[in-house]
Formats: sequence, structure tokens, C-alpha cells
Amino acid sequence: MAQIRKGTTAWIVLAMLEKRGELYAYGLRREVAMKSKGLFPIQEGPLYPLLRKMERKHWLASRRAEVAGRERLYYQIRASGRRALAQYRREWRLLSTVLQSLGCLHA
Amino acid sequence: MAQIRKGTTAWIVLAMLEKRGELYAYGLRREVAMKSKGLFPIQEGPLYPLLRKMERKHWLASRRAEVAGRERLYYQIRASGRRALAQYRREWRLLSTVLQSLGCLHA
DNA sequence: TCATGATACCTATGTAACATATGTATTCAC
DNA sequence: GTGAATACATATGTTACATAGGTATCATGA
Repeated sequence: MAQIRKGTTAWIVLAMLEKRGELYAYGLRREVAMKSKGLFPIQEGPLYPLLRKMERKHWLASRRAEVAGRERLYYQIRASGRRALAQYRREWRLLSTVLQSLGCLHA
Repeated sequence: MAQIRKGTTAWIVLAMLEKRGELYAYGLRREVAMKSKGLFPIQEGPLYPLLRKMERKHWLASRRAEVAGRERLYYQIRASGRRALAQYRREWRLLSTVLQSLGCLHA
């Protein structure tokens, strides 16, 4: 596993934020773990740097909030994040088509 | 592009060898370029090291041959290469399912 | 009470796959 | 005889992610 899903983490983050509106890192991990039934967990180590990187690229915005005495950093998807999400979906469809025509999906 | 197809190159090589029986690096590149209509070209730089690595893992076997005064290094797929190919296909189906349930494929 | 687990954030280092750039040598077409 | 195609190769950089740590707070039960 692992290698084949390279490049999907940012995509997953964008899709989750599109649907949920707002999420913080720790909760996002739980959501993804639950919806994917534990397959493809997003590791904490790469997640926090990734979110900040996505914010630097203006794909995300963030706000701090205190909930139940605990600090949370909530992220929202921005316009260019939605464009990036659309691009991921286009690339996926293209990749599927190409893999099909190369016989990769056959059996 | 590029990032989303990380991890697919070895898979493509295996699928091409399964179908064609035998291929050499340079010809493989042409085949893939043609069948994928120029999208997702396999670069020469990473290809030669990849093929040797796949041979070290016993996914491939090779034989040298001279054709039209030119040396060619032909590769064939081996039993464990076929198993790896089957595994790629399983992982792809799983990944598709997970991405679907995470809303990544929606729009 | 205090130990444990869950929550919530973070960094540092390593690995794997691929891109890019470059190099060598031969053959074929013009 | 020059350039394009053929056929092999290496060296270095980038990116995405894994792994392994670290800090601190809060709730739960022994």
C-alpha cells in the first residue's frame, strides 16, 4: 500500500473541507479514518506541515478557536482550493483513462 | 499532473510486459507514449534504474540481444511480477472505493 | 491521587518515486 | 558528414509521505 496513494492527501483534505465546511487537523484525521474504515489513515506527522503549506498556497484559510478548554485550529477551503480540487478530479479521470488503455486495470 | 501518478510507473511496466511478453526500455517508452497519447510519458532517467530494481526484486528477468547492429536489453515478467501486478490492481480498486466514499470523486 | 488514554498541536529525519539534466555510442536518412 | 533517431546509462534535486519523537491539556477510573 502507501505508494499508490501518493499525492492524494491534499486532495482528500480539500474534498473533506468542501463537504464539511470547516475542520481541524485532529478531527479531520478521525473523519478520514472513519469514512475510509481505517484504510489509508492520514498520519499526523505530515498532516500539520501539509495544512500550513496549503494555507501558504491560499488553498485554505484558518481561524483559531477554543473548544472545551482546548485550542483548535480550524481550516476552511478557499476559491483556489476549489479550483485545485476540480483539477485533482480532472487528473484522476485522465489517469483512470490512461491506465485503462494501458491494460493496467484489466484483470 | 505528475504527483497524482506517483507509484504507477512500475505498475505500467508490469502491465505492458504482461500483454507484450517482452520489451526493452526504449521501446517500452514509445509504446506507453503512443497508447497514452503522449500523456504520462515515462522519462528515461528514472526508467533504467527502475527496471534494474524490478529485476533485483525478481519481478522481471532480462536477456541481451543484438537487433540491427544495436544492443537491446529485453525484459520479461516473472511469477512474482504477476503477483505484484495483481496487487497493484487490488490496491487501485481499494483506492477508488475509498476516494469515492470520501467525496473526492464527486463532481 | 495519580495514572492512563484521548485530545490537540508540533518538529526532525528518512525513504521512495519521479523529474531534470547530462553523457555515451551507434545507425539511418538526407 | 551532419543531424535525428535509437539505445543505453548516471547524477542530482524535489516532493510526498512515513516514522519517531515531543509538548500540553482534559477526562476517566483505580
